[in-house]
Amino acid sequence: MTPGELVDVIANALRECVAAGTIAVTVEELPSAPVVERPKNPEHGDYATNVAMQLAKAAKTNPRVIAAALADQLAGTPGIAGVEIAGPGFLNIRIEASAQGVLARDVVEAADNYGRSDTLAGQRFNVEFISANPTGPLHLGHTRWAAVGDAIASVLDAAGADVDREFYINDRGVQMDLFGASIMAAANGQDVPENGYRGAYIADLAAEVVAADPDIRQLPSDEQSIAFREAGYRLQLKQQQETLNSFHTYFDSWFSERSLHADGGVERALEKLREQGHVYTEDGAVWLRTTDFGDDKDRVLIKANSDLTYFASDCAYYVNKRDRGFTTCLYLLGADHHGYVNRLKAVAACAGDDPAKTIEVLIGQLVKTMRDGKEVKLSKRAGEIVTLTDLVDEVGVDAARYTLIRYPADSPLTLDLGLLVKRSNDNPVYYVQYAHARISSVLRNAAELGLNWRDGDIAFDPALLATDREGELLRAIGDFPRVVASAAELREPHRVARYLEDLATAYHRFYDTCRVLPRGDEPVEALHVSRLWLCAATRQTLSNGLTMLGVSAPERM
RNA sequence: GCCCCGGUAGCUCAGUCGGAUAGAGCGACCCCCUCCUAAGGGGUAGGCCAGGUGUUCGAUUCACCUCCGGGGCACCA
Repeated sequence: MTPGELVDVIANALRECVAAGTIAVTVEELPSAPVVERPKNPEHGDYATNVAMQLAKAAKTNPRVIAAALADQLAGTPGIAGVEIAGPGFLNIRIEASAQGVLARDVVEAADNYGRSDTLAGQRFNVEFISANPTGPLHLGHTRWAAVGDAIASVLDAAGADVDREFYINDRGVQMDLFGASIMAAANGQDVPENGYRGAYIADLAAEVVAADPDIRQLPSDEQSIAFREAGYRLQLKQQQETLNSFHTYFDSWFSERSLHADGGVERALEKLREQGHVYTEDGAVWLRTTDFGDDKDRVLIKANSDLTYFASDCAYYVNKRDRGFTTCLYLLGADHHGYVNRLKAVAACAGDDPAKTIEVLIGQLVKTMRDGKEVKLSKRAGEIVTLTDLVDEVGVDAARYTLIRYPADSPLTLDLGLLVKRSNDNPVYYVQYAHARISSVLRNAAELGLNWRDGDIAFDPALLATDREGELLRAIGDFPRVVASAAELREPHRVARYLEDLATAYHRFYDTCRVLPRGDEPVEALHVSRLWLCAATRQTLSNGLTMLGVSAPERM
């Protein structure tokens, strides 16, 4: 019996208690999904529920009285071995080994689908993340979202949502012009322009552009700057794309800001906002009255000099996303953008949407990087950049991704690069991967012994998976769907990582005390076969979880 | 000044709607391989959950205040 099934069993039992009058509340006061948790203390049973305490107030009785009524109702339910009332009114429930053990077979048969659900079915998410300017390499600040954003998208997908990963290319505006001018200056051996870009990569880009087009330097200054900008843009964007590919982060679309301007998207969006009646002109500029919807101040769309603001692009981009049919636009932004939250929501409201439904902004706190106890500053100006590529070169994709994903994105994170490299073998990712490799090894050995656990003569018998360690492992496996669903709902993929660590621990503990394969001349028995099913189920769950995080599940280590 | 995030073991951090004795990894110390991967398992030490007030059967969790860190306030992009 899985926790999900147990929830249903308890919910039914509660309704029957109410019908029989043994619990004095109305059906409406019952929780639709009573909380079922796994107690830390094994003496408290396999599962526990606090529903009696929650109903005590409505029923105006002692929680233990309610717990007793529920316990009577649950006793005798197939699969339930025992029910005890404990403490202030907890109900501790024990599951029969056979009812718990069938999960091993269910998981193996579900295969890649184990853990998937339809809790978010019907929702279309646009998950936008990174969205760096194409004016430099991706650095560690982008890396956190490269890993976490991708994992959020995967987790949403596992929960049944329709998900697009999108990278918004800020390929328009002053920064792009500065970028072009900086490359041109480097190519011609001139000083870096004011506020321009420094760093070795600018010189590298300049050299590459000139190598591909030696005549570029003959162009008049204005044209040359644009030519360098466009050539540098193509190279830099390509490099970003390759970097992300190497980091196993793949986007469904690379959305160009320029395209919004080229195809009239900006005009259409402005028109839409006008129709909704939130646009006005003042001091020669055109404004959006975002203060109608909780923003601190109104925002300029078109400056007095008739230039469009970046904010105008933001509005057009939002309208464009909605036109493409996305029900929820997820923006994954850095902490330095938190001031945008209210104005983005105001944009949605100005466009006639309910921002509570269509916009969701997740703010990722900054990653502070240390090396040997000293802070490493990320400074494009100074040219000292810890790039995503550097990180991957140092610690590998799996370790880098996993390390970034296992912490919630909304808490500040300190990474010591030196430590990360030095202790790479102690990184939790290897602990989880090792469990997967270890199981793979056991299954390989079984195959070499000619032991056909899956459809051989000796049948799987769930009742044989009856030791404490086997029970722990089964319950850990059984938690996976709930963990994935809550990770999706809360947009917190770190829960999956932490869960995998717990699952790996449960497996290692099981392995330590439960012999799986027959040794020496021992005959193959149902216990061996049943434990192999349990191993296979564990491996499948580990693999599904790691895949969701974009981390590989190795057969050997 | 206003807004956002954080303060939990020596270090880095978990701990959805309030629950039983606050957890993990690393670091320290001690055990466990004639047998399926020891990148493993078991154990010891280490805590005023920043501080205060309130809400209640019960607060690390919720509310308010204070202190300490990080980030943000543009007709910049």
